[in-house]
Amino acid sequence: MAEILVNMRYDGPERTIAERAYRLLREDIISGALAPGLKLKIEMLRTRYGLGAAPIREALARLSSDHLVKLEGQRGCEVVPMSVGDARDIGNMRKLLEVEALRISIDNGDDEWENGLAAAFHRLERLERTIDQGIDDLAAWETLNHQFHKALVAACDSQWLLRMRQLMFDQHERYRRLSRVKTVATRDISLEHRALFEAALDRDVEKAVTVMETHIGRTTDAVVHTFARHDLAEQTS
Amino acid sequence: MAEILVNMRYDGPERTIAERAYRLLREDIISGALAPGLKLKIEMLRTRYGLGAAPIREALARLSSDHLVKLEGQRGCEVVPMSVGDARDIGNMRKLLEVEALRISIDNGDDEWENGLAAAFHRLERLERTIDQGIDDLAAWETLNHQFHKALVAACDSQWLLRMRQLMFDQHERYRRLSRVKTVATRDISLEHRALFEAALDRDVEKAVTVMETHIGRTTDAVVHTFARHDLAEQTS
DNA sequence: TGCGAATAAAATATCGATATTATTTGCAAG
DNA sequence: CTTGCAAATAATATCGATATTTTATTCGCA
Repeated sequence: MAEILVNMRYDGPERTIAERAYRLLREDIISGALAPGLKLKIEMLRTRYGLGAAPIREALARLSSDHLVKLEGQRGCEVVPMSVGDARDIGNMRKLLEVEALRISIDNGDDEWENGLAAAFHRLERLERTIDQGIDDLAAWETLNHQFHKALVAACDSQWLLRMRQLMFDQHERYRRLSRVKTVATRDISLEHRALFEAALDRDVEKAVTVMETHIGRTTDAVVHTFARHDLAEQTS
Repeated sequence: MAEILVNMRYDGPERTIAERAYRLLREDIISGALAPGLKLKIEMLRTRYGLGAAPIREALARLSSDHLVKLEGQRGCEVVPMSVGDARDIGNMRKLLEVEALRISIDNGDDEWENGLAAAFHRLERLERTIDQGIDDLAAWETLNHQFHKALVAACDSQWLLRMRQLMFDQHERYRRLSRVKTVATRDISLEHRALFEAALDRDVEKAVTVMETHIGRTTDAVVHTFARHDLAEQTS
């Protein structure tokens, strides 16, 4: 069930083992199960996932272009390291791209877009209401949050913008998860989402953009803060 | 010699056959030697480049994340098709990213940046002066043009922004080459480059941004025009 | 005792062959 | 003549083994 939710985020079916390896590795890197900087030895991954070497190599190659693993010729692979600077960089890029996509989406959005957005918002809000007891549906929340943000920009007609936005969203998620920011509890994200939702439906571009900017900015700040602590503690090794 | 120029655009040395396959394929796709939409059969590529199947598979996997080949599970690969809409999209994205990078770069640029920029501009201008007889150093011009634009944004401290800018530059180059826009001859790009160069050194951000926007916009328009004709002629098949 | 070269061990990169899956061709029935 | 099924063909995906390269270790020598 949880797997279905996770896989919903990807497009097509899983026709090949290489595709499977790609998704498994990707998820494990973004979730932090494979630590930043970790050397990815083929044999280790072979036993971990119970797959052959060839599909794993193919997956690593793809992930290197996604900038999730560093691929150094004849010297193996490693999970791309993380740093405070990178977190800021990603936050800024996400702001730039997401805001631009939002602008276009609000301009172009039709009835179908509104419907999808309302549905996504509703699902997210319902979960956020039930989550106040600190239940650990963090993964489920991540998925719905993801889908809400996606619904916001769904009417953007620039495929490249959407692609890059997605890339930054995923990279950002990696940092969010590492710092285990219980953002859900600490600050009221739910209110920000509602403001975003209403501004979008009102076609109030400037309002929506402002909210989005502070929304992403706050998330980034939280990440940078907890990560900076984490970093100081670990970087000395 | 030509190969050195081309390879100068990439970073490290070529330690592995898979890396070689990646660069060869990449170059052949961007240059148009492998036509858009072409099915990339392994056997065909094997004989074309005289390489084994494994390195080629790895290269294709990486290129799929670069969005230069489409990788459909169990159904092989094809060169990503081209379209007028995509050309516009890429042009707009390039504008967005390149302008942002330029802003930051001009803000941060130090002496070393100025030196590098001046050198790149000088090399490009010298070539542009000798090219008026229609000599076909188009490849050489592409390289110098590339390096000039890179030098402009070299002082930008956002790695992600630079990475995405590069991606868009390459995608844009694919369209430029397809439509064989003899941009060098048709409009005076040299003047635009000089304006860009001077505005950057004067730290006149707004001027530089304006010039850059029209510069990219005109290139995109030229591409869209020639491509639209090309498209109407071929798309009927 | 410390340094460097030679050797041993481990890991990656690559090849050749096989199994699996898509596609095409041919044939028969409607 | 078209449609649907079935065998044949071609292509991809995967495995197991080998060659090459890097990394670690040991031994000899200053």
